[in-house]
Amino acid sequence: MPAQPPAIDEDAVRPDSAASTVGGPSFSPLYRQIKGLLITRLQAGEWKAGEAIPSEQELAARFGVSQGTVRKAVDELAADNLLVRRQGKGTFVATHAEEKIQYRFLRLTPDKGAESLGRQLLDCKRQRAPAWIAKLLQMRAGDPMVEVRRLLHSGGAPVVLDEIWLPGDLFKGLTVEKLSQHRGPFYGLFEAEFGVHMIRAEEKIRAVAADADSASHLQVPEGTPLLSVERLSFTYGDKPVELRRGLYNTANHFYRNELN
Amino acid sequence: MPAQPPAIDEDAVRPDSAASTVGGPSFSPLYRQIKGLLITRLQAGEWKAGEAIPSEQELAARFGVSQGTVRKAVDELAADNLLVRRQGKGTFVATHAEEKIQYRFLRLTPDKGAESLGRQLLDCKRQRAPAWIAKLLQMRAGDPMVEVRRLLHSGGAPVVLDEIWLPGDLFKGLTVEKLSQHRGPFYGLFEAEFGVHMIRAEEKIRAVAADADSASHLQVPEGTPLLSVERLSFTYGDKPVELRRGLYNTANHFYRNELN
DNA sequence: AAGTGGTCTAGACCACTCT
DNA sequence: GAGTGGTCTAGACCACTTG
Repeated sequence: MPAQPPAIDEDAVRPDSAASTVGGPSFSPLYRQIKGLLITRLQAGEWKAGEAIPSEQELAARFGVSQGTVRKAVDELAADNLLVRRQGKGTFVATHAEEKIQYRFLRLTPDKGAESLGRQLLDCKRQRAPAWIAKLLQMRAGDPMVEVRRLLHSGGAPVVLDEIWLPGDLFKGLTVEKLSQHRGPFYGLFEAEFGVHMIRAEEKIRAVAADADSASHLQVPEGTPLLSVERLSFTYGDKPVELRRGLYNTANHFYRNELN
Repeated sequence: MPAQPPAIDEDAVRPDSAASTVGGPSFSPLYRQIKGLLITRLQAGEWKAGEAIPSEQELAARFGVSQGTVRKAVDELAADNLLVRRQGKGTFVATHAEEKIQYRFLRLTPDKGAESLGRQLLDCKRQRAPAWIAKLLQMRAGDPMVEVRRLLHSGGAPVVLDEIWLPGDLFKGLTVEKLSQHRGPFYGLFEAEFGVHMIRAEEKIRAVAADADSASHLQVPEGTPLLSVERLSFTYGDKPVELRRGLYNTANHFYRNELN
C-alpha cells in the first residue's frame, strides 16, 4: 500500500501541499496539515467550546487519510490543550468554562487550605488604547479598548488586584452587568459571548512595591512587596487578545510553577 | 495477528504484568511498562548523559515488542525531557551540560539584550540539615547536607543571590574548588561528577523585601522588593535532591513563564 | 549505501461510555 | 450492543546523518 494514496474528497489533503513555499520549511507531514485544517475549523467556530468534534473515523474519511494520521493530529491538539479526549465518549473542544475548581491560567496557591476565590468588580470602562498597550495587543494607539479592574478575595482578604485590557472591536457588548452577573472565570464568558478562546499566554513576573492605590485595595501598607504578573493571552493563530496586569499579595499565597 | 504476541526474551514484558496490583490502576499499557523499564535503566546509569541509547529496532527486539510500542515509550520520555531525539542520528540521554546559551531551569530574562550570566561563588559548607530543609529533601533533621551560596551577575551588576542545599550523601566529594573550576551550569557538574540528573522541578514564587545581607550582596537598598524563588528539584523516581532559594533583583530582568 | 528516526497505512483487538 | 478513543502490530516508504 502506498504511504500516501489518492485523496477521495474535496476536503482531502495533498501531500506536501504546504511544502512548496520558497524558503519555507522543506517538509510538512500530512498529520500537521490535518492539524492545521482542524485549527482553521476551530477558529471558524465550526464546533463550539465544550462540544464534541466528529469521531476520528469520520474525520479520516472526510480528509481522505487514515485514522492513524488523524489520531496524531488530534494528539498534538490535545497536548496543546485545544482539544480534550475522553475515552469512550469522544474528543471535545477545550473550554475554560467548566474547569473544575481551579482557573486554568491562575498559578496562585494558598499556603494552606484551598479556599475558592471571591471576585469583586471595581470598574469597566471603554477607552482609547495607549501606545504601550496597543503595541502588545497589535492594535493602533487610540483604537477602542475595554479596561476592567477587579479584586480577588481569599477567605475575606483581598489577594489579587487585576487590570485587564481587551480590544474593543472583539468585545463589543461587554458591560459591567454582564461581567458581574457571570459566574466562573472571565474566560468562560469570553468563549460563550464573544467566541474568543484563550489558548496560550505568556507572563512576565517581577517584584514591585505597592503604590498608594494598590496598597489601599489590597489592604497592605504602601511599599509592601507585591508580585507583578503581566499576562499576554493569545487565541488561535497566535493573535494576542488580552493584556492583564495582576498585583498579588504573597503573604499567604505563592505563585506555583513547574519546570521540565 | 494477536495484539500481544508471546515475548521472546528474558527482558520481555508481560502484558498487564503491572495490572495485578490490588487497588492499583486497572490497566497499564505495554508502552508504559517499556517506559518504566527505560527509566529504570537510565536511573541505573546504563547510558550516561549525552550518550545515545540503542536504536528503536534493537530495543524492540530486546523487549520482545514491536518498534511502534518502543516508539511510543520513547515519545513520552522525549516529551518529559528525559531523552532527546535526533533524526538520522539516534536518541540521546538529555543533559544540562550542553544546553546552548540558556540554563534550562532558569526563567530569568533581561529586559533588553541577552548578556550571559557571570557566576561568583560565595561559600560552600557542609552542615547538618535543619528540620524544614530535611523535610523537603526527604531526609532526617541533622543528616549531613551541603550548603552553597553564590551570586549571578549580568553586565557587571549582581542580579541573583542563590542558596543551594544538597543531601550530603549524594554529593560526597563536592568542594569549593570543583564548583569554582567548573564551567557551565551546576547541573552539568552534578551529572558528570555525581550521576545526579535533575529532570523536573517545582518552584514557589513570592515577593519579599531585601534584608540587610541580601541587600548588600545585590547592591540594593534594604527593603527593595525582590523575587523569592524556592525551587525543589527531582531526579528519577520523583526523588527530591536539591533545594534552592534564589532572590532575584527584577529591576532590569523578569521571570518569564508560559501558560498552556 | 547503511543506519537512524519519522510518517503513513491497515487491521485487529481492548477499555470505556451510553443506551 | 454499538460507538468512541486507546493499544499493538507489521510493513512500506521518507528524511536525515554518516561513512
